[in-house]
Amino acid sequence: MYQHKMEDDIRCPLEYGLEVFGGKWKSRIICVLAEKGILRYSELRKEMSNITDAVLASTLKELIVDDIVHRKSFDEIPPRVEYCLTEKGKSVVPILQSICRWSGAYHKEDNENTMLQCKKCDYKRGKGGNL
Amino acid sequence: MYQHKMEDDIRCPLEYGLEVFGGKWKSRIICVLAEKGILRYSELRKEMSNITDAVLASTLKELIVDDIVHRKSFDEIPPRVEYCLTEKGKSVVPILQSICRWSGAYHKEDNENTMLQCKKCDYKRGKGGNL
DNA sequence: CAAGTAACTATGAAATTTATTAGTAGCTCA
DNA sequence: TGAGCTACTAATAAATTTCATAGTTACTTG
Repeated sequence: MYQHKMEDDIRCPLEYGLEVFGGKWKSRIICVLAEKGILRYSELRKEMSNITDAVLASTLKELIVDDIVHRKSFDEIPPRVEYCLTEKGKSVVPILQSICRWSGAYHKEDNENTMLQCKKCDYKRGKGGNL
Repeated sequence: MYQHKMEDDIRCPLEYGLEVFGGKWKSRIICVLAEKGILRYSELRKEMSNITDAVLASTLKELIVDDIVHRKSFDEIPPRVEYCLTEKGKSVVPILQSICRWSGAYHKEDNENTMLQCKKCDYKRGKGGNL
């Protein structure tokens, strides 16, 4: 996924954006943190059914590198680490909401009856979804 | 990529949106058609440096299935096929623009000097880019 | 009559993304 | 004593996406 190599930075901003919050789990993590505020690692995982540790941890790393998510670790045992959105992270939420509105409108038309519930989050059509 | 199977339609709208215009070439095709209006297959390919026929043709198919792009073929020889955005396709342009604006702002901060030119399109920082 | 054209398709390989499984430290509770 | 907890990492495998190469049809132009 996105890494800060020189070569990769010579790109148009549209692609940068899609890389930062595209990808299978990134937008979902941003949604959950936008809704809940601060979450520990294990709480975050509980919110994301079907994600494994390897994937969650590496996705979080990417979001941290891109300054979307902030990580705060406490010096306790058992370990405690909290995640929340950065200001930059919060600023993508309106974009995600506009994508939701857009596709809500069009997808509904295409498939009135089938799009009732999401497997990955608790979105229900007409209920405002996860944002 | 996205296909209209029942299973895939039970998803949250955010993912539907990201699938429709995410992906390596989709947003680029939408941008070009938004700017130029109607283009023949070969003209479209000329605009997208480094894409191959296999990828362009299959990406176009996906965009057509999702009703983002309209295909009109003329009964001539040599063949003539024209592509343009549908109304639904035009309606994603503002979203792509908002992504551009967002990442233009943030990416600039991160990498003031490196993000000058895109390899895939003619975006130049500060010049309004490809949208 | 050979070469070129437009808009593709088919096939297989390479690259990338995502998933699976197992394991880590250092404590606490039964 | 040992099982459980937290927040991960490592190694590998599977799945998906993207790419490269070559070929197709039915004409037209040199």
